[in-house]
Amino acid sequence: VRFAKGHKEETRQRIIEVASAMFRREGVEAVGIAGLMAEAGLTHGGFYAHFHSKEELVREAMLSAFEHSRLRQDAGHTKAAALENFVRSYLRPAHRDAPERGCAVAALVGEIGRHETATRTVFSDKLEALTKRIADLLPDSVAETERSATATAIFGTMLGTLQMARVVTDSARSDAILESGILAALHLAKPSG
Amino acid sequence: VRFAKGHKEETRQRIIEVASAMFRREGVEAVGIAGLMAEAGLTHGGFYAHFHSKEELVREAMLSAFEHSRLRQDAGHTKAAALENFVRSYLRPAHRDAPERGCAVAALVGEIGRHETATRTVFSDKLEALTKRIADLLPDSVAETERSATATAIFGTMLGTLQMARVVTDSARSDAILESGILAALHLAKPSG
DNA sequence: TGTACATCAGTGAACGCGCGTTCACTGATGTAC
DNA sequence: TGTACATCAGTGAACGCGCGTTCACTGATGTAC
Repeated sequence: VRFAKGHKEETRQRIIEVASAMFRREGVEAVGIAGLMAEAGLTHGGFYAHFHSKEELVREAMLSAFEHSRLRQDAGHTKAAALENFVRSYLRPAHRDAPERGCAVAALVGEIGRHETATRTVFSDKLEALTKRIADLLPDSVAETERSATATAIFGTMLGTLQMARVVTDSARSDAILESGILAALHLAKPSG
Repeated sequence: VRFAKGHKEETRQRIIEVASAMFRREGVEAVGIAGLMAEAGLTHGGFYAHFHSKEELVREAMLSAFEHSRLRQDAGHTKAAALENFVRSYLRPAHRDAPERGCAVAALVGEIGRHETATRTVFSDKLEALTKRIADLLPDSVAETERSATATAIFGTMLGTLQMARVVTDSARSDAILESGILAALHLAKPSG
């Protein structure tokens, strides 16, 4: 065998990670197989030895992006601190400015709705897992029946805010948008909402 | 002259309206000039007698979509009622299911960030006008210094919520997402946020 | 130890196709004589 | 009134290009003898 054991799997992972970044930065449709493989240091012909189709790579890339997400439940001493850290981290200018390393939902939610059902389902499941994690960080005083809806609304606020901040051309205004999103998300997390 | 006076302008408007719907439904990148012109009952060659480029049409289509927006300030007897009507109307299942006649921001925010600055500026300006209109519907008791930020956060919540509802594959869950967004947006509109 | 061969990750030419854009042309009409 | 011509919105072939995908091939290595 020409290559070391595990070499092919390594290459596959490298393609997935390159794709994951490129998709988030440029959008799935704008990324071609040839450019993608070149970025991974390969030629386009070898692509189909790793994946059945571009669509399969899209799913793998999304799974990878979610796995490497910086959202960790232990990022704070208390649940309240962890939630606040998450919200502030999500709505940082650094996250706005680096979509290729950021939230896949924010980067791709618009076009994923037009992809195959299998792809939408992967995305859908990850979105649900994300809101569940947010729900777990809500104060104990938030009623059981409201936790899921509150977490969904909080993530919706973060998502919409980040996207507005990314599209706006004036940077001071963009920063202000992020700030207003932080306040709103934290406000929604308080009980008796 | 072969055609009636004003005929060309009529054709131009027809192309813009067809494009405005197609862009919102399929995304700008996925819509080709040929398909677009066919939808307008024409052949692709005539396109450049009306527009300098596809990008120019994108801007015209966005302006048109914003102009035909259903958001009217008079849609309620009081400001509170008008705001609630707007939020509920925006987060209706019917709006989720008909992006081609819906909010251009929700449909295109993801890809517009990757377009020319001129296009982003048109989009940016319209987004600002939209939040200003929301700010005007906030209760008088909301402090002057907070009105803009609050309106931005409310629209962010609506935007993110609608996009989540559009991508989720389970329809009951999608409906629940819309509901949670309505409650959250209205909650944010209350003073002392 | 030295040679012949099997392996297989990766290569690059080629496929049909649709893209945005250009341009010489069409043909129904209004106008000029 | 009848004919020749100018107008110009719309047509459709063609441009170079990149897309996703296929496939015969390469060539460095491990194994068999």
